[in-house]
Amino acid sequence: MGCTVNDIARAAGVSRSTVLRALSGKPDISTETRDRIRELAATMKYRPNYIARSLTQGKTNLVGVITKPSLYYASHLVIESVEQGLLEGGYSTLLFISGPEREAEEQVVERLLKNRVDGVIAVPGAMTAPATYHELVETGVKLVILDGIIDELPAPQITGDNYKAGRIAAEHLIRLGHRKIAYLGIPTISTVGRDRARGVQEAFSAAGIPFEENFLEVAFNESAAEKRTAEILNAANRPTAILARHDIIARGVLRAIYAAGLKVPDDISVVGSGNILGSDMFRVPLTTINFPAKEMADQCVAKLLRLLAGDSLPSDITMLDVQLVLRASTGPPPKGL
Amino acid sequence: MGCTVNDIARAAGVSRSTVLRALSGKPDISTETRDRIRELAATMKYRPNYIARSLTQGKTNLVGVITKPSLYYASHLVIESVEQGLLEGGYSTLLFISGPEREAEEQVVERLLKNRVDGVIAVPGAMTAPATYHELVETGVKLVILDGIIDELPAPQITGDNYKAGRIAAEHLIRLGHRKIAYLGIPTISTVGRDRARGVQEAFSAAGIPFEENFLEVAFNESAAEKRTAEILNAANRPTAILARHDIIARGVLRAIYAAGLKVPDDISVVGSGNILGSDMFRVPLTTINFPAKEMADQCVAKLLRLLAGDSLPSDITMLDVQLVLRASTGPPPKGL
DNA sequence: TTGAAAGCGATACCAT
DNA sequence: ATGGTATCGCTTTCAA
Repeated sequence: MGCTVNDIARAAGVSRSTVLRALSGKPDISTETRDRIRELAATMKYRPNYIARSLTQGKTNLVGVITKPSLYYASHLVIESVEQGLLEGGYSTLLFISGPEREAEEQVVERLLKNRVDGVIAVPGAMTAPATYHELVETGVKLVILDGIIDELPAPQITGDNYKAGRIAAEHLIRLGHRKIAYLGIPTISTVGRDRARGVQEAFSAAGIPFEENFLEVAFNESAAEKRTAEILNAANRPTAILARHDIIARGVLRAIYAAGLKVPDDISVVGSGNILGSDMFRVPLTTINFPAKEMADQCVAKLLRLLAGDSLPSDITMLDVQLVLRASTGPPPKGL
Repeated sequence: MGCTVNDIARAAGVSRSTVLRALSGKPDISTETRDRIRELAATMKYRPNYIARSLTQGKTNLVGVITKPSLYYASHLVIESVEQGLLEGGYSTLLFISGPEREAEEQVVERLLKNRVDGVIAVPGAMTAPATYHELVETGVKLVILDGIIDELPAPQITGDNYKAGRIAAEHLIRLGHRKIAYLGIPTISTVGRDRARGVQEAFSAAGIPFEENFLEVAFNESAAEKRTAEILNAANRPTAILARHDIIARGVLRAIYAAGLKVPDDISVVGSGNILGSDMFRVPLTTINFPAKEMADQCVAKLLRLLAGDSLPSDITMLDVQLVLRASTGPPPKGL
């Protein structure tokens, strides 16, 4: 298998130490022996064993990345940006996907700890006990939270402005004249859900629209959204607009609307969230909220690399701006409503 | 930081060996000391150092996964399936994304080797020297190739049937009556490109349609496809159908067609490939070719796990079936053409 | 300029 | 049933 420093030392007839000096480019070695050893190492295809190195240096140059399945989240954007940034910073990515039907985050964190990762970037799930992340920090692992907020966590956190996302989506519909708006929303047990709901609620109450009765929770998948929407459409006094927690939900909403023979936005308006790939090419291009996923990921990596370099950073929350992406799925409510 | 076996031994007043026996659940230890040590380990939050363990066992339980940016490929599906499968098999995923504007695969492989991964799953890029993968195998790393073919590589390979993909897409258009079809295709230097082109070519020649003059290469991005399509539409004797190498390319094609004020499929038909998320919700739902990404990934993991378990597998090519997904973007050519 | 030795944390094997 | 010791491959420190 891979040859070791000892093999080279033996082959060169020198000691381990000399080989190390030659390969690491340190002084205190004659140019000739250095070149000779380097050449030998190359022909013998010597590759330093990072595992062994990690052991002596107490540093693995590994960063754990925990994220969710892309069904629920634009993970691919995050994963790609993060992996690239970490690699450029000299770290390799140990990836874990955690989600409802996947290994729980607690388990994943335990694994990362055993693998002695130097740092972790985590996109927290809605259900994760904050203690999990506190554990990481206490163990001395550098941590940055991406796209979520863990209360009182002594670590930098980066998130999109969920409050604003809810507010501007709702305000957009209100400005168009809608008064009866259904919000297919996120459970408010998560910070994301709370902030989003608060944004919607404040926009509603500013316009005198009741919130509670218009807030409906749906499971996070397209077909659940489709079924729920069908019910909504059948109900008396149906809404003139639907505000979906995510573009994936909006897909289900649109399906149900088309199936009912209604037109978007003439009969009913739809707003999504996330600006997923393809949302601009929908049969009716979707009005949605854009989250700067790549920028969030980049800032996250930048912070982690600074922490890993030994800098100390404030454990603050960085909230990045979101924008309304105005497309064709929203318009004024139908006349007479 | 993390406490070690030695710390526990000292705290318990026993030797390292005894601690190990207690924790590993081996025999030759009294129940009382075992329980006492286990309890102690729990309160001291002992976590075995996998790095150190790897060193003694010559096995890291790490698998390197090399894939491409999702812009070019449905990487997220692959990544998720693979990560899950590996985790269930007891391995963690060391992820690397390699692509045109990313670190080259040669570099990535070198890194994986230094990290002493036990196995590798690689989605090969079009430009990678086969030697890179041979190196892996020679070094004793278990390897399975996913969604690509490296000639003469002594490792199992899994791919979609690219020949069939090209053939059935072309045949579908021919059956509808098209005779002038532009193929916005893949460079034929890759095996994928060769197979795909061969499929299209055979369908064409069976129908007496010339291939060379209808084969156009485009850079793999939406706007390049849009520009190229605009040129195609402006040319004299424009095609009645466009066969795109990928749904992403098809997006650009559709944009250009809409911009030219033409209708799909009335004026021109479009076939994509890949069945990406959202292609079913396009303004005109896209007829495309479905590749069983998840199944490919699953089979890939299954094979790698067997290799890692010590089984020897034939170095064959597993080709999974692809299907035409018939949607609304294809129809008969306009009358008189 | 070069070599020797200790140690990182866990493990396997031999000795008691 | 328990303890001691060598080893994995590399790094660091001290000695020659």
